[in-house]
Amino acid sequence: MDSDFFEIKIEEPGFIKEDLDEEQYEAVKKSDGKSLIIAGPGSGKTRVITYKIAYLLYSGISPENILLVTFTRAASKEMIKRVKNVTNINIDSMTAGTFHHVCNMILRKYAARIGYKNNFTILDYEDSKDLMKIARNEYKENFSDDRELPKESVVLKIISFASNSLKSLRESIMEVSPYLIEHENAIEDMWVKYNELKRDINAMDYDDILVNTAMLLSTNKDVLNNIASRYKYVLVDEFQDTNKIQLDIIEALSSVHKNLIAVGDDAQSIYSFRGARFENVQDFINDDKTKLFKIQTNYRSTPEIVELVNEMIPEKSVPKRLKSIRKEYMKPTIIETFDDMEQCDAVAQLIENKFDEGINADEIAVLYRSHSLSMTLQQKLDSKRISYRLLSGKRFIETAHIKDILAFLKIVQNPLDKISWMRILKLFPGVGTKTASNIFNKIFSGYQEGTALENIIEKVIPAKHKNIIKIIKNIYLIKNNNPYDIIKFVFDEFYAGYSGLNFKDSKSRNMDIERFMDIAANYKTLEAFLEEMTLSENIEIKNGEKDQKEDQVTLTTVHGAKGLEWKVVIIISVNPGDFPNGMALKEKKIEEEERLFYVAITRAKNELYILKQTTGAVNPYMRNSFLIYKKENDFIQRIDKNYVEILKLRYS
DNA sequence: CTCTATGAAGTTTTT
DNA sequence: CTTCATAGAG
Repeated sequence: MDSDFFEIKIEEPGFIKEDLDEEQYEAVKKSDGKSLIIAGPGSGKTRVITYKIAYLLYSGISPENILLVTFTRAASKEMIKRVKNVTNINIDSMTAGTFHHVCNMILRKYAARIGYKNNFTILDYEDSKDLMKIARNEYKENFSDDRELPKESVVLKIISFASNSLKSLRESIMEVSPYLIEHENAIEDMWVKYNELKRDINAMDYDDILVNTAMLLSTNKDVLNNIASRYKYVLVDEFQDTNKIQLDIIEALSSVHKNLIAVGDDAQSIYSFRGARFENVQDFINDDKTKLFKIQTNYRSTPEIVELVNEMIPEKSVPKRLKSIRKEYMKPTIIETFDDMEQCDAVAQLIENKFDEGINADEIAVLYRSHSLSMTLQQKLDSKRISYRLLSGKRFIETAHIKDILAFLKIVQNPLDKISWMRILKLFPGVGTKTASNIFNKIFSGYQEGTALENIIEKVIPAKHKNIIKIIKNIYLIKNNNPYDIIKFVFDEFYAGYSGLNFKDSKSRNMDIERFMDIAANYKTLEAFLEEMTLSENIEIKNGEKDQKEDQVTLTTVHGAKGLEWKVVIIISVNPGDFPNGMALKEKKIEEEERLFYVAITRAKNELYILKQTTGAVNPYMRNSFLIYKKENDFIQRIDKNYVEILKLRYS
């Protein structure tokens, strides 16, 4: 139904009604001011937002007066495409993207107001970890603290939670890792140091993008008014996953015209570790000014699946009961296997059976709680030559070789970017942490004095490192701001050789870089390219020349499956300790695991398979844990067996 | 100072 | 199966 739906072209606003059901129509037509649309899974949420935008356009609102905030870049692109399809109106002047895209856009313009230069670098998670490591070492040197200091990743997790939820450091420690409360002072010192380091090198991490935007808007009324008066309508998708600071930002951006329309499903809130609070939904409902709309018809799944879904609606969510409009098909199936190996056999077998039935690979997905649970399955599929695409795991731009190349671009954009300088310098033989740091310090002070970099390179890098001088000097001389040229130069003159010497799989890595070059060729400016690379998810890597995207089974974490759907969904390792995750159980966060399971089962259109093992958790860390035997931690035991078929598989 | 070998340890979800 | 820390050789 969904696919042909968007072929319909609206000629005038009154026509909309025939394309939407009663609930959807109400939501499109009557939402304004402060509105909340609670849209259950598969209820045509995308359709409602699409038609809402179309409706606004036909009501005379100009696209540039609309702000659309989505959870992923892909979602906003998809919606823009659909609006264009439906209306034939050019909406390029509409602002659309994730919170980070929108905030980045604002910050690039007003960076000076908060003491940044507008060519600031965006640090990804690994960069942040490197920087925090420096902060941690400095703390260690300055204080004689003989206790074991918390690891930088934990400190980052705590301060990230504090930034996103606007809670105090103490509260955040208690929430994230209570046993670290004795280190409160040390963590605070590291946080301060880390923030200083970021300022020094003109860099922001993912949290700063939000925190600094909120600060900019709250301390500069003229900026706030300037931006907020532009946006007559602010639409926010996946509202249940917004955190406190994001809520503050959208409230600020809609503060002039006061049209804030939020769409979401509190039962699908799965990002509490990032400070997301599904209570945002509840708070909205409790506000008398809010208009509330519920859409509960489910267009996606069969009645059998919807029945199970209704059983598994997380307790602490807004009460709702979904209705399926589809024909009956088959009950969800629980498959019990002995261990991980047998599970993989069963999944491979199942996928092959579906192929035989004529189902396309891109209509099949395997979902799991954590990436590591997919490792043995990947091997199995490789050996069976079943081709798959991975949505979980390391992102393309997080692989070492792509990060190396990116570092060269980043020092062109922001010559103060210490993290990238260190990374680049250490690639050259004979340069370790110490030498790299010495060189960077000289570059830093030289640049601060205002000298052009191409003129100081020779003075600050020891003459014996001829190659470094040549490469660096040249990338600063290219200076035409074209990312393709810089990558090509770095690759041809240096990295191809480096790759051959240092990577066993240099061939495939070089192919990645060539692909990266192709992507870069589509961007006119370095800034635009770097923004897209650091803020957008999932840059797809094509395997060589053959683009087999159409014929691939999808493997992803449940988080990665958010907003997606497939005819056949296979959820693996639903064992206490695996899914629900052991860490989450230890931290007593079972409710979020329930919501995750809810998200997982609602991805299926026709067929749903849930796999478990008699040996218990696959995750070795959870083996023999008492958690395994607790009924309330076992999702399968919770399921009323009337709603499912049970299949016990035994292989010899 | 850099680089390599060795052993140890820690495993969630991501813009 | 990784990454991470450390020791010792170059």
